[in-house]
Amino acid sequence: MSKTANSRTIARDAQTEAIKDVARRLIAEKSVSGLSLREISREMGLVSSALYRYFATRDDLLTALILDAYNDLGQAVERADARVARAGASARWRASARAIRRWATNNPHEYALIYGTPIPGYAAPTETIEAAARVARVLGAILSESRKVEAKDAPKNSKRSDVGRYLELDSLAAIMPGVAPEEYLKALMAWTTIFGFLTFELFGQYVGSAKNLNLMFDRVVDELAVSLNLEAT
Amino acid sequence: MSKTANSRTIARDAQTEAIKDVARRLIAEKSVSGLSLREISREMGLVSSALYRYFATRDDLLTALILDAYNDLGQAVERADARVARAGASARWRASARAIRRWATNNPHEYALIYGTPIPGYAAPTETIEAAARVARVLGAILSESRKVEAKDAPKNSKRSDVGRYLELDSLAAIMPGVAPEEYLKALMAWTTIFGFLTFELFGQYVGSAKNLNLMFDRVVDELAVSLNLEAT
DNA sequence: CGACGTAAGAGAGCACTGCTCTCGCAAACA
DNA sequence: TGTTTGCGAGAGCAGTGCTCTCTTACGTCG
Repeated sequence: MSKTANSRTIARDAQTEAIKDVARRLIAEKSVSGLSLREISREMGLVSSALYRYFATRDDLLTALILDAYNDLGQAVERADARVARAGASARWRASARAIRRWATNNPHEYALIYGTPIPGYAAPTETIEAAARVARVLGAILSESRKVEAKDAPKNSKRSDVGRYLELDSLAAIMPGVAPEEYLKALMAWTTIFGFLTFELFGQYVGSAKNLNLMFDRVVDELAVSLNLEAT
Repeated sequence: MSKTANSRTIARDAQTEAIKDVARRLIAEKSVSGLSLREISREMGLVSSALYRYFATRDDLLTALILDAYNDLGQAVERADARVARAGASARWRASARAIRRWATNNPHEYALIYGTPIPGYAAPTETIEAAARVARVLGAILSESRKVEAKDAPKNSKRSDVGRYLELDSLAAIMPGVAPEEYLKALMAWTTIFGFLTFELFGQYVGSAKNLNLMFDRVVDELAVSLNLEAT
C-alpha cells in the first residue's frame, strides 16, 4: 500500500485530529469568528507556527471542520433513520427531521459553520458537496420508499411540468429514485423548509412569533409530511 | 425642540452616514468579515481612531448596518407590494416575493448580514426587531386581504388546533388580522420557505440540484400561493 | 462680537491576529 | 550507521480593534 500506516502518518493524523478537537471546543465556547489559531496552539502547549504544519491556513482548518460537521450530521440522521427503518416512510420522515433538529440545537455553532454565512473563500470542494449530500440522501430514500410501496395513484394531475428547465433531473433522480420528477420541487421545498426553520430558530428570527419551537417544529414536519403524501403508510 | 438640527448634529449625521456608505461599499466588494474600521478610515482620509467618535465599536457599526439593511429590504418590498396593490392577493404575493429575492440577489452581502450567521454579541435591540418585521408585515397584510375578500369557506377542517401552545397568537394576529389562527403555521412556513430558499441559493446549497433559480423561485412561490389559498381572487 | 466649551481628528501605543521564515533536533528510513 | 524528512521553537511582519492624550477649529451663548 502506497502511503498508509507509517507510524509517522499515524502520529500526524492524531495531531490533526487533536487540533480539530480543540478548535471545535473553542468554537462551541465562543464562536467561529472568535476562533484563533494562536489560542488553539496555546491550549495545546504549542507555538502557533506549529499548527501550520497541519493546516496551511485558518480557512483550511475551517474547511476541515465543515467537512466533519457535514459528516457528523449526516451520520446522526442516517442512524436515526435506520433505527426506525421498518416503520414506514411517515415515521422515518419524522425521525430523520427530528434528528436533524437535535443535531442542530446540540451543535449550534457547527450548524452555523455549515448552513450560515459561508467563509469568503468558500469554493466548496467536491468532498464537501459529497458530505453535504448525506442528509439529502436519507430524505430522498424515504421519499423513494414511500413511492415504491404505493405505486398507485396517478401523479396527481397531468399538467405537464417544466421541471426539467430549472432542476438537475439526473442528480435528483439519483437521490430519490422512483419519485416522479413532478414531485421534485415539493421535495426540495420540504428540505428547504426544514433547514430554513432551523436557521430561523438558531439565528433568532422566530423571536416574537413562536414560543415553543419543539412543538412548532413537529407541526411543521407534520405539514410537510402531508404535502409530500407520506401519510398513507 | 430638544436636540435637533444643531448644525453640529447635522454634520455629525452626515459623517455617520458617510461612514456607513463606505462600509457598505467595502462589504459589497469584500465581505462582512473582511470589513475593517482601519480600511474605512483610510478610504475616508481619516485616522482610525476618528471613527470611534461615531461608532463605539465595530459591532456597533455592523448593528447600524443591519438596521439599515432591514429597512432597505422592508421598503423595497413595501413598494413592490404597493405597486400592485389593486391586483389582488395572488399578484401581491408574487410581486412581494420577487421583490424580496431581487433585493437579496442584488445585495447578497447585506442579506448575509441580516439572515446569515449572527454576530457573536447579537442581542438584537428592539429597533432591529421592529425593522425586521416590515417584510413580515407586508406578507401578513396580503394574507389578511385575501381572507377579507372571501370570508366564505369554513376554516378547512375543524380539527381543533393547539396552535396557541407554540405560537405567539397576539403578535401574529397583529400582523395578519382576520386570518384564522389555524392558518398561522402555514403562513410562517411560507415565510420560512421563502427565506430558506434565498439562504440556500445565496449560500450555495442548491448547487447540483437546481440550474435555473429564477424559474425555480417562481415555481416555489406558486406552490406557496396554493398552500396559502391565495389563488381564488 | 469675543470668550468659552465642546467635539473632531491626529497620533502614538497596546494587545492581539494570521502567516512566514529560519533554525535546530529527533525520529524514521535506507 | 548515515541521511533524509518532518516537527516544533522562535523571531518577526503586516494587519487588526481599541484606548489614550493632545491640539485645533468651530459652533454657541453671554
